[in-house]
Amino acid sequence: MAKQAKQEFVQHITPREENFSQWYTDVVRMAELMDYTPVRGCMALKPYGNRIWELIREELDRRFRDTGHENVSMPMLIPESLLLKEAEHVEGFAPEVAWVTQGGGETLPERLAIRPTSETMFCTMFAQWVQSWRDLPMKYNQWCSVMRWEKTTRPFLRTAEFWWQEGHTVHATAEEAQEETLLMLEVYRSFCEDVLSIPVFSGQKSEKEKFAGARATYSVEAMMQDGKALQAGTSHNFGTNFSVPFEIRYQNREGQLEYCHETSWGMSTRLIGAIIMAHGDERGLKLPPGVAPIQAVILPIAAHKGGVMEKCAEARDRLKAAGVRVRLDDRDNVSPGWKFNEWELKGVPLRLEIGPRDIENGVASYMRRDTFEKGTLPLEGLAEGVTALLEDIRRGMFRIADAFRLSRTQDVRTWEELGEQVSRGYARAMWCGKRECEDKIKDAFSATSRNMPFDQTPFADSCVCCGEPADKVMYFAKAY
RNA sequence: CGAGGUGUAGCGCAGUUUGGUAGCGCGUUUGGUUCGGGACCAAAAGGUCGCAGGUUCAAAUCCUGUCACCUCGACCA
Repeated sequence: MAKQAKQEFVQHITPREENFSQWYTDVVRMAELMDYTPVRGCMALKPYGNRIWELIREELDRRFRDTGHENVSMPMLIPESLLLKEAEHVEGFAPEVAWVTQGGGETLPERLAIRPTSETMFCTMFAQWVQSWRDLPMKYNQWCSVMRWEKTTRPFLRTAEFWWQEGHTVHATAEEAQEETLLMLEVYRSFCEDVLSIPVFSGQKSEKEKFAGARATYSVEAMMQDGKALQAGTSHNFGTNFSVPFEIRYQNREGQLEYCHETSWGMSTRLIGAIIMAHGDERGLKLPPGVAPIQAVILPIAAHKGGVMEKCAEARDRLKAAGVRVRLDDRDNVSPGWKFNEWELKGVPLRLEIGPRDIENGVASYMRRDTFEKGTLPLEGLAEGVTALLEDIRRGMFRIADAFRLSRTQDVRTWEELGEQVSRGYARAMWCGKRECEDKIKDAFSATSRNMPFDQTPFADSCVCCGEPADKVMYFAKAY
């Protein structure tokens, strides 16, 4: 009776099927990933959410270095004149730029944009830094925050300020730039699938959906548990679109001046939103081990009894030594049951319990967050057992997400099928390539073209929208 | 940007219709008993009711404005 009464005061997460958006908001707040601030649309990352972002950064940064990139840091303010240099680019970003007009009490002679993205700043510097073919390729990246004055915002998915990385590279040839564009797309795909356990569709964006100023844009598109698409990362080939107005030229081996070919690519804190919506469940967050701030939590049971805390500390030290991110929850003011729920809400992949019974048997009890499966691991060799389980969880989470994605993806051949399919997931359709058809599909179903897979083998010969000859395979979906 | 909703203690809420300067639960602090799925007892601390005006002897409560957040939709690199 007392227990039941108690339950009523415990906050619960809105069920996913009842209201997915509310569920998302509940998880974000209850897992203590972020908090709202006095600045409209701008969030504060709390330690737990920030740690996830740090881990994402560490892993991506390693991959960027492995593919030959170096980090730089650019100013956060961009003079208006620079922003105006590439016509399509300004047009795309102008409506959502925040401006600085005063400094030191004086009105500035030229207003400064708070960067919505740094192409124009990078290009300006590249024009200075690139002289000869020997300087190329120049492959840089920066970690920073950017600002876009969005009308409506949602934690992690769309915020006025967000944290990201933007890679910017300069190449001598068009071929090399294209190679780089696809290489980074592949880095993104692999990161999503192998580290975050989120399967993605990677492919090329339509003209309508490509980046403002790009010659071609590629993306990795993830599927959320409500069937909607979330663009997880983009990679752009600019060709010479920016190098011409910014005069980024190099002297080739023959001594002639040539325009450079550029790329840019980015991933943001939006990935945290993707993790939540791709993996989360009725108990809250479910973190892939690769970016979990705590991969295994150790809970002492009957901590006051002899030997329990000692065994727990010993287990913690062993796991730590083996490189596992481990936390010993030695709080004595909350019960084990409370801790179970709290760590599940926070998405810790593996829970270990050590109590008198376990010590007697020389084991630790465990429960995996992904499947709720319980079992025991011998205390001798605990690190090996935990490492193996974490790896299995990583793979298991991918398999579950992948099965879901495939169950919600279908080829469609008719207008009706298209409308039906985008209400539950991704529709793979033949498309003629005309923008009017994209517009019409958006008007009718509020679905947009996501991307064109690299396998363009046609499975029908007419456009799903207009019925005219079509040779493009395109994924359509409702998107965040 | 449109429709609807919310804003009162760290969190979740009641109080607003019928104005009279706040109340409940959780949490927190201290002491004790507990500890294998959200423990219990006792004592204590903690808010001027999103913000700004107005009406009134008196405003959480009525009026006006404004800000923020949530849901649905529109828009959108």
